[in-house]
Amino acid sequence: MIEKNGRVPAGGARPARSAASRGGRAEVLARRPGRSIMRDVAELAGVSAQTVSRVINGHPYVATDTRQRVLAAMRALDYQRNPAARALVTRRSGTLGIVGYESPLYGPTSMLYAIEGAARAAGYFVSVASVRHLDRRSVLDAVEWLRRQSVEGLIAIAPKTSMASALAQATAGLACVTVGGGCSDAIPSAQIDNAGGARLATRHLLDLGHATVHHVAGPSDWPEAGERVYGWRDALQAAGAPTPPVLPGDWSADAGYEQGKALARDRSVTAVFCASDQLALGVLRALHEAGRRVPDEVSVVGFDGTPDGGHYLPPLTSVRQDFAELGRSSLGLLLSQLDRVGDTPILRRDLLLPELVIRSSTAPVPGGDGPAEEVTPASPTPRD
Amino acid sequence: MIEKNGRVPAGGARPARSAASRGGRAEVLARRPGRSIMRDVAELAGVSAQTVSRVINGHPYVATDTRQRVLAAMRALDYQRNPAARALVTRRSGTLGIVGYESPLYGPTSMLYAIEGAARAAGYFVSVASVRHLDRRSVLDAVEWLRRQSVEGLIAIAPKTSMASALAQATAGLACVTVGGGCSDAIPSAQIDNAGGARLATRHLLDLGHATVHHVAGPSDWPEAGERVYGWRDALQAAGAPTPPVLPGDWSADAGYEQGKALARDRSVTAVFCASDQLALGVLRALHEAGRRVPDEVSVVGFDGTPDGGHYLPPLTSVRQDFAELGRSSLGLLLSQLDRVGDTPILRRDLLLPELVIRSSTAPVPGGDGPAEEVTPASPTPRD
DNA sequence: ATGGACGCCGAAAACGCTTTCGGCAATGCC
DNA sequence: GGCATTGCCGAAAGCGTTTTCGGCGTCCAT
Repeated sequence: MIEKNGRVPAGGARPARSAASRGGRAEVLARRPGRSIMRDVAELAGVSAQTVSRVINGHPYVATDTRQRVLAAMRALDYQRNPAARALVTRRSGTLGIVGYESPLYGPTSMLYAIEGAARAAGYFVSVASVRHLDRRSVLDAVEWLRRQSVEGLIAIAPKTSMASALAQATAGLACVTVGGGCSDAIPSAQIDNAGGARLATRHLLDLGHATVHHVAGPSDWPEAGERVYGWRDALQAAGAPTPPVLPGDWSADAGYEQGKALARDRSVTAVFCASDQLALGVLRALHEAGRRVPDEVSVVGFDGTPDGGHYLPPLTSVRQDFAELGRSSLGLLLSQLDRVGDTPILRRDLLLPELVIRSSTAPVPGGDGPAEEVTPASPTPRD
Repeated sequence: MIEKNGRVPAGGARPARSAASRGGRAEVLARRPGRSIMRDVAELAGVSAQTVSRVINGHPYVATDTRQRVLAAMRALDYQRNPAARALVTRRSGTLGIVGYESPLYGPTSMLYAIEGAARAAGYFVSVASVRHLDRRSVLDAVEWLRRQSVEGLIAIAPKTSMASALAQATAGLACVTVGGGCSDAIPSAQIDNAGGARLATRHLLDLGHATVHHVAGPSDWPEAGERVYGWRDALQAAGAPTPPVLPGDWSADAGYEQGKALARDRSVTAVFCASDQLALGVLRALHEAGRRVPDEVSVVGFDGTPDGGHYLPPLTSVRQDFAELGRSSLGLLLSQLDRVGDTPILRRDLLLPELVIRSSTAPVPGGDGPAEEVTPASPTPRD
C-alpha cells in the first residue's frame, strides 16, 4: 500500500503531511485547518497535482470527465490557489502598483477606483502607495516600496513636472505610465486634451462677447496646469484678444479665493477661466463678497466638471473630464506595455476629449458688447 | 571541486543555476538578468544563504563583521528579497486589504490614504478592491478577490447597515475592521462620535435661539446617518424642542438641493442641520434660489468639515471629523486584531470626537427670539 | 503489423526563501 | 580535566505551485 513517492495513502481524514518524508520529522508548521492545497484536491479527485494545475490554468489535454471531477473536488474542499507559490514559480506577482497623490481632489480619487476596477477585470491586483508631498524623496520611497512588493508595473497619478526624472529613475526596468499629466517624454501617459479644454472654455467666453478672459491657473509645476494656460492663451490670440497676466495658484478653493479678491477689485474683468472647479469656487466667493454679480457682471468657468459644481452659486459652467475613462485608459496603456516585455516601450499618449458643460455662471457681456472694441469678440475665429 | 550539494563553484560570473542537478537539465527559466538572489549575496559575502537570511531578519547570533560583509554584498548586488518566496514559507503575505466604496466623497478618500500611510509604517502592503455599488454581491466579490490575494486582514470603508451580514460572512476567519460606520456588532469599527457631533450642531443652532432644527439626513441604511439622526433628535428632545420629520437623502448635493427646495417653501424653518457638507451645499443653493437669505433668515450647518465648505456662500458652519485620524485608528484596530491571531477578537470601538467649526452660515434667529415660545431655546440643557 | 501523431496524464525538478537541526569553537563552571 | 553553556554558522527540508519531460494508450495512415 505504499505509493511510489513514499506517502501513505489517506487512511484517515488527512495524514500528517511530510511525516513520511526523509527523516520522519514531525510536521514543521501546523497547517491552517481551513486551507486545502492542490494535493488535497488531487487526492480527492483521484488524479495528480499537476492535472489539477492544468484544470485551473485552462490547459488543453484534460479529459472532460477528469476536469469535472477536479472541479467538483475543488468546490468540495473550497480550494483556493496559493498566490505566493504561484508567483514564486511564474515570477509574476499579478500585482500592479499605483502611486497616488494624497489629496482629497475629486479627480485622482475617481481615477484610482476606475483603475482598480479595470485592473481587476484584467486579473490584476492593485496595490497603492501614497505620497503626501510631491517631492523627489517621497516618490522614490513610494516606488521603492511598490518594487519591494514586486509589482509588474505601475501607474503614477498626478505627477508634477519636476518629478519626471525621479520617476524615470525609480521605475527603471519597470513598466510605468503616468496619468493626468505627462511629466516626461520617457514615460507614456494618459491624459485629457487640457489645451483643447482650455480653448473650449475660453472661446465660449469670447463668444459671449467678453473682450478678454482672465485665467486663474493651477500650480505652475504641473504639466496639466501649463497646458491649460497654453490653450487659454492660444484661444485668446486666435481671437485677437489681449492676454492678461496669468494668476497662479494651487488647485484649491483657498487659492481661488485669494486670486478672486484681486480680480474683484479690477472692474475691467468680466470673464474668468479657472483651472479647476475648486479654484472657481473660491473665485465665486470672492466675487460675491465684493458685490460683483455672477454671471451678470462677471462670468466664471471652471475645469473638471465635478458634481458639486452644479450646485455652486451660481451653478458652474465647467470643462468636464471623464476621470473614470482616464483611469481605464491609463490601465490600458500599462497593460499594453506589459504585453511587450523586453521590447522598447511604445510611447503612446492617450488624449481624451473634454466637454464643456454650460450652466449658469456664464452670460453675455454686460453692456451688450464688450468694453473693448478694437476686435469683434462676438465672432471668434474657430480655426481648427 | 564539486561541492557536497552538487553545485559547481562559481567558475565564471554566474554558472547556469541547477545545471548540475540531477538530470543535467538545462535551466528552465532564464533568470531576469538584473535580479540577484540570496545565494548570490551569500557567495559574494562568503557565507551561507541562511546567514544572509539571519542578517535580513535581524536575528541574533551573527558576528558583527559577518553582518557587515553581508550588508555590503547586498548593497553591491542591489539585492531585494523575493516576497513571494518569503510569503510561501512564512505563510504571511504582509498585505492588508481595503474594500473601498467607489465614490468621490471627501471622507473615504482621505481615510484610504491615511490607512495606507500607517500600514506602510507598520510594514504592510495595502491592496484595494473597490465596490461600485454597496450591494451584497459586490461586497462578497471584493472580499473574495482580496482573499485570493491572501491578505492578512482587511478594512471596509463605509459599509451600509445591510452589508453587515455579507461582510461578516465574507470575512469569516479573516481579521476585519470597519471604519466610519459600525455595521455590525460582530466586527470592530473605528468611527467618530456621530451622535455627539449631531448634538453639537443641533445645540449650536438651538443656542442661537432657533425654535427647532430641521434635519436633512444621509441614506437611511447607513449607520452613520442613523446615528446623526439620533443625536439630532436627542438634542432636540433634551431642549424640549419639537422634532420635525427627518428628510432623507443620499450624501450628495443633488439630494440636498431637492430637500432644500421643500425646506425653502416652508417659512417656519429657520435652522437646518445637514448630514454632510455636500447636502448642505445643495440646501444652500435651494435656499438662495428661493430668495431665502442665509444666515439672516435660515441657518445651515453641515457635517464633515471639508475644506471646500469654507468657501461656500456663505462659508459653512460644519462638524469637522478628522478622517486621517480615523483611518489611522482603524488600522490600529486591525493590527491589534492581527496580533492576537487565534484568540477571540477584541470587539473594540474607537470613538473619535468631532469638532464644531463655526463659520458664517449660522446666526441668531431673525426676530430676536424664536417663533415658538413654549420653550426657552436660548438656554438649552447641557445634560451630559 | 507498424510507425507516427495525438490525447491524456504523472514524476520530478525547480522557484527563493525560512526554519529546524546539528556542528564546532570558545568559554564558564564544578 | 570533563561537561554544560553560549555564540556563531551551515546543511537540508520544505512551503505549494508550475514546467518540463516522458510514458502510455488509441487511432489513422501506411
